[in-house]
Amino acid sequence: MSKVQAPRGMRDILPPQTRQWQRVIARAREWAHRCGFREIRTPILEHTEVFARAVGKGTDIVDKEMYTFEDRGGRSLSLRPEGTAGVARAFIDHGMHTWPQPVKLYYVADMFRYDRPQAGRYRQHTQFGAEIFGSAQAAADVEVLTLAIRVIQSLGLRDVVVRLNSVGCPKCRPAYLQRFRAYFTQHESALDEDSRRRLHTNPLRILDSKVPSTRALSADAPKTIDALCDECRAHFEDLQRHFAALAIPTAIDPFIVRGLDYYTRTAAEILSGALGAQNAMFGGGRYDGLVSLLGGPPTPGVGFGMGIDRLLVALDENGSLPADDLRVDAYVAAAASRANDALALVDALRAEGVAAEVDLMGRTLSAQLKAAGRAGAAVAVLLEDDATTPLVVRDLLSGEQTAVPAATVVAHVAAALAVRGRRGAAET
RNA sequence: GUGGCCAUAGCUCAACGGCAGAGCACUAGACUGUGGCUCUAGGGGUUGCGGGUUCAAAUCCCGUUGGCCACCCCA
Repeated sequence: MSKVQAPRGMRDILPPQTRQWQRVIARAREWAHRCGFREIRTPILEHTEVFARAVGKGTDIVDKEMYTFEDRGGRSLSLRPEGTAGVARAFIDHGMHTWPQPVKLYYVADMFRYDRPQAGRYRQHTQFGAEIFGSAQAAADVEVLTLAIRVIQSLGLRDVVVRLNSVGCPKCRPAYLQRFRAYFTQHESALDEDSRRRLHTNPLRILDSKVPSTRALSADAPKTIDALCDECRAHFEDLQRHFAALAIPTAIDPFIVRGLDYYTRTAAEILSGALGAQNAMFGGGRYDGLVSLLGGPPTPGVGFGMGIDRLLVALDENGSLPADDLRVDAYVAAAASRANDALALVDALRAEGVAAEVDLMGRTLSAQLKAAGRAGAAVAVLLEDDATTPLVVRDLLSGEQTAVPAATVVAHVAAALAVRGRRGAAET
């Protein structure tokens, strides 16, 4: 690497794309606030132990994808590979079980995984996520998942279908796993190599293998939803009824399993055809065992994580990304001798909410006008050498010009923009 | 971590063993009283990096870094 460049799998996001990021994140925040979620910000680093326990040793995330290092005090720290573990740690750390329940939190945060980069997969990526702690009701699952769905829909992806599964709980899962293992052990010779390994390390994941022969075997394998205990079954049925009441389209997909050990009962995801093989735009579910696993009081929880990078790809594919709406309203073009007046006028215009620009390149008046046109300004204000002459306000669309006394030029420009329905840069 | 394809100007690409180019973008000028359109000119490159083969390498070979795609895994 002899040229300066971003680290592998990490990238710069430049204007105008940053504008799209702002919009998506603003929409996510808006919906989160409307749904009663409040923002939590947690450190970008946690003690490695937090992830090792919460995410689970034996998962790829912990075993080979974490950015882990030792700090100067000899502590092992890791960049967060996902959001829920840190939020759960904060929940315990700050005694949130004494807060009015349930506790509803959201975050927009960068995650880090030492993966091989691929389309829609980066070593640093941004997730919007939300969690509800303290409620075991299916209504809580629906509440948090609906937030994700409404955000996606409101951005223009209308045809999303929530894929749902239930992976059971510590009560019903052991017996199920036994049958599951027995089935695949019986067919072990027909499994692909990766799936044979999983049979011993993380058997449920066999179900989402992409190897055709394994998929065929999986089709006849025992499913978690057929092996739920009464409580889990009731929870899953409530979940579906609630979604139906909200008119949110769902599809049961018994092949959705979670790579993370703390998930119980509900597993949900939304896929997008625009994303190639990395097609999960959103993943979520219930993790009733997580808080106690981390040493806190037994507390049910449910949440999701949504990949903003992937969401933007899907929106782009869908033609749902509007053009950059940040533009210049007014351009102050001035003769060199009027630099002070030009700066003061621009400042005054901006104070009135007008997006105003002024030459910073020492250009001639003609070149300044050219810059104004290129910037898409609606009006230009011209300051000529003689400070005693009125200013000229030029409408750059019609070419119409008006001589205006310096004292009233701000009001004049504001009025001209109002007529055009253009006033000020976007607020968010 | 495994495999395939790829890397030339800021961007999109051409040149495919024989003088590194075009379009767009950028800068300046001309023409408009003072911008858009048009025209002219200019700045820009150790062809990702390192090595090798050759009289000669952007071009062929090896390595390396990065990107894309698939697997693994996941958002």
